[in-house]
Amino acid sequence: MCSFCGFSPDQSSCNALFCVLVDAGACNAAKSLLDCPGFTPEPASLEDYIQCLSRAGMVEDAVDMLKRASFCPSVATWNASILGCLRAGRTDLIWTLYEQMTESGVVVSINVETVGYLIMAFCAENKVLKGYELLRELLENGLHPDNVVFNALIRGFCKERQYARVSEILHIMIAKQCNPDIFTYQEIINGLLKRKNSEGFRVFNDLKDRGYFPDRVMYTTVIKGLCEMGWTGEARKLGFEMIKKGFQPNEYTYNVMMHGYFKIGDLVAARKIFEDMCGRGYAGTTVSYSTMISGLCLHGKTDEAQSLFEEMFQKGIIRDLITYNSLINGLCKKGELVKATKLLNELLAQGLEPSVFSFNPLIKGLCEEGDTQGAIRLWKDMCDRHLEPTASTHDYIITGLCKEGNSLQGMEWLLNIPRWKLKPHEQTFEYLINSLSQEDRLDDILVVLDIIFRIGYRLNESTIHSLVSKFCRDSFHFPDLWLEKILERN
DNA sequence: ATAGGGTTAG
Repeated sequence: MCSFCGFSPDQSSCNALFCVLVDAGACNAAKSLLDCPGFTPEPASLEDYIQCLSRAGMVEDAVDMLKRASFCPSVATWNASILGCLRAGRTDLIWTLYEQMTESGVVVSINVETVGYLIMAFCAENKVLKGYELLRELLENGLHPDNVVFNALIRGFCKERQYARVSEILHIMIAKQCNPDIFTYQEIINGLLKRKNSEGFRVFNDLKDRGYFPDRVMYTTVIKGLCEMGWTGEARKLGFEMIKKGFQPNEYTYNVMMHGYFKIGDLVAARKIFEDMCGRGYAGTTVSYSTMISGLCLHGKTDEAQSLFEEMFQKGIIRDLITYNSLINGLCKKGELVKATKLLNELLAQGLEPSVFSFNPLIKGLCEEGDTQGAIRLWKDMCDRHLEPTASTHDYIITGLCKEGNSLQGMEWLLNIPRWKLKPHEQTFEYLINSLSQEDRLDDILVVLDIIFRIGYRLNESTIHSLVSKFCRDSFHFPDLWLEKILERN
């Protein structure tokens, strides 16, 4: 008997039902029908089923079906599965699929769609160069992929700041008559502006001169980039231009501008935008409030930020992790650690999952206040939640320990940072060396110096002077090799 | 497919 339909249907009814379910995109129902004893769907409907699974994001099931397939799947089915994996971010599965596909006798290299997906998979794994090599192979075979694939490569090369490659791809696109579209330009402008490269703005203006019409998203993107580069004036002009072209700024645009004004410290203008947003009904969102709160905190207006935080509660606007983190950070900067701790507890009580940014400001504050042991307790709490401390977290604690005369513990902390993890700040080492030196821990200094050299840091001149004189005064054997290293590096 | 808020230390 079938657990799905409750009776034992014959093979052909099962098949008909299976087809209907697959057509309707009801993957789960179709899946349970497969458990029907003795039911073997026809290859054609199985292929449809695999494609259906892939589209629905059930990629593991799709890959599993392909693995067990007793028939030879069509290229369309392979492609659908690969695309599904790409969308689900499971590039790992793509490589197994690719292998199987080759084994089953498909000549992948001449299949533009498949190769395109593989290129995008490489890009998603930050192996853009490998994707580029595949592109070259395609071109050698007289083929070229879709714009989407070119755009992915451009995005990848922008990320790697390989701008020569970016322009090379643009030229290939034009040569192959795949005219760069609005998305292509968006990748370039985004890719450049995100990296604070003014070239992005030039490309944008060039694009307008050539008759492309930027849309609202594009305007917002460029305005954001300009704000990040500190070109708030240009950003404002662009805002007006956008309105003149008939695009009303929406909550994204407003938010980006607000952020920009906070960045240059123009609180009046930022508040004005917030009011304008209110007037248009855009301001009542978690994001707009968070922007206000973080911006106000950035300029020490913690009280105003706190009242906005309260206002959110009264208006029933959800306060999310970023809202909490913004205010926690602001309060800590002002030394209001008790309030900040209360907020952290509130965040946890709300069932929100904290992030490193929830803990870091508090750890920093506690260390500065002289309660490094309290900071270490928080650090442990953070690690118990499987949050990875940042390099600066270590900096706060090591410096804090040194300040409290615990330079030995500071050194132990340093030694406990796993090798492969982020390295502490150069200044932290300086601090540690000076503290150890004050406590006459010459052996320990040698240990720390060894780490400094291995990382490739250099020491401050005054630190070197005091170290050398200290070692000489105490007629301590200072290894010649290290003396050489110090001198050679400074 | 496309856009927004939390990161150091100066």
